[in-house]
Amino acid sequence: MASATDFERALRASALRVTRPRVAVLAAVHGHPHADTDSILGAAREDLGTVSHQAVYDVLRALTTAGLVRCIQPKGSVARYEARVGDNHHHVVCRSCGAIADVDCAVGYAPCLTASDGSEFEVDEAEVVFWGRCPACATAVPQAAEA
Amino acid sequence: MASATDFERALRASALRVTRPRVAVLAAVHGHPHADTDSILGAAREDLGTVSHQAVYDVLRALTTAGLVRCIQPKGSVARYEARVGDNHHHVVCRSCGAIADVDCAVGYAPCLTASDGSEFEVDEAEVVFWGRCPACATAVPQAAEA
DNA sequence: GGCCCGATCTTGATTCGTTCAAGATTCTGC
DNA sequence: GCAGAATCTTGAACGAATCAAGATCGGGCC
Repeated sequence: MASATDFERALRASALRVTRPRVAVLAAVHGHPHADTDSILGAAREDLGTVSHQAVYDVLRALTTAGLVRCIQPKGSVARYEARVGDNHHHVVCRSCGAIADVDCAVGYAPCLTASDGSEFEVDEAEVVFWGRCPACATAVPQAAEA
Repeated sequence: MASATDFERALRASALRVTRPRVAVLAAVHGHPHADTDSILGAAREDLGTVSHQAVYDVLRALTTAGLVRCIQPKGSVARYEARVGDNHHHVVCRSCGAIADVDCAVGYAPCLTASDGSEFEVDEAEVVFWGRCPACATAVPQAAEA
């Protein structure tokens, strides 16, 4: 896990001011992959004692814009953030418990990025979400995913 | 566009009761691809005169569960529904205006469905969202997507 | 080191999408 | 036509996220 100094450097590299809340939020995202805003808020508060949720939202937006963190939100879930950026990885979401895990693209390159349809969209990013069941839930409910 | 009779048949085939609101919602989803709940509510009201939003939510959930419609919600957007189910198609979302278009999978089969990572998830569906700009926005803002 | 400007944080309220609850209505099978 | 149960209506509530105004702090400059 990167140190506070690394986070400061990352912030400066993105032309962002270095403040206690920002470092704390950045550290929280690094320490809690796929955490929702509430968890991040909690983690940041453990660091600082007090942070307003508004600050966290603002910081997360700033970091997202700067490309330091990535925002994901599978349906049925609130916004979640992760620190892995720059690589082309995707996510598996468990239908049962909502757990999220990273998946490196199986084929080794951006899948289907060549959206060869007739819609003429300028595609610059492909986001893939896999749906299934995590090992724990698959074990707990062997066959029927429904209850 | 399918007729009300077709919708009734589809409902019965899914062991769902045939009611005015259900047919209207189903027709609305067919007629307005990628519409949000509010649009669907409006479309249903044009058909029926009055429907409660609660009924629409309930119908949409029932239809989603039955597999008659599909729910998508790209980040930054509210829940949207579409009637194309069963085929393995994906979506392009415009970063500027939020427009959504269908994309048939370029490679012809479920992309990366073989998530070959070590997480042992049982993957059964891959959902792909492409991000980019629609033709209109690409023309309006040739280079900078940001303002 | 001290000052100024502006970005950033705090507090508080507000909006919006969605869900919950209770009762009335409607549909299906008989 | 009747009974039972699913479905719809009304109205309220909840939570995530956003907006607004003012105080505070960081960074650059003297």
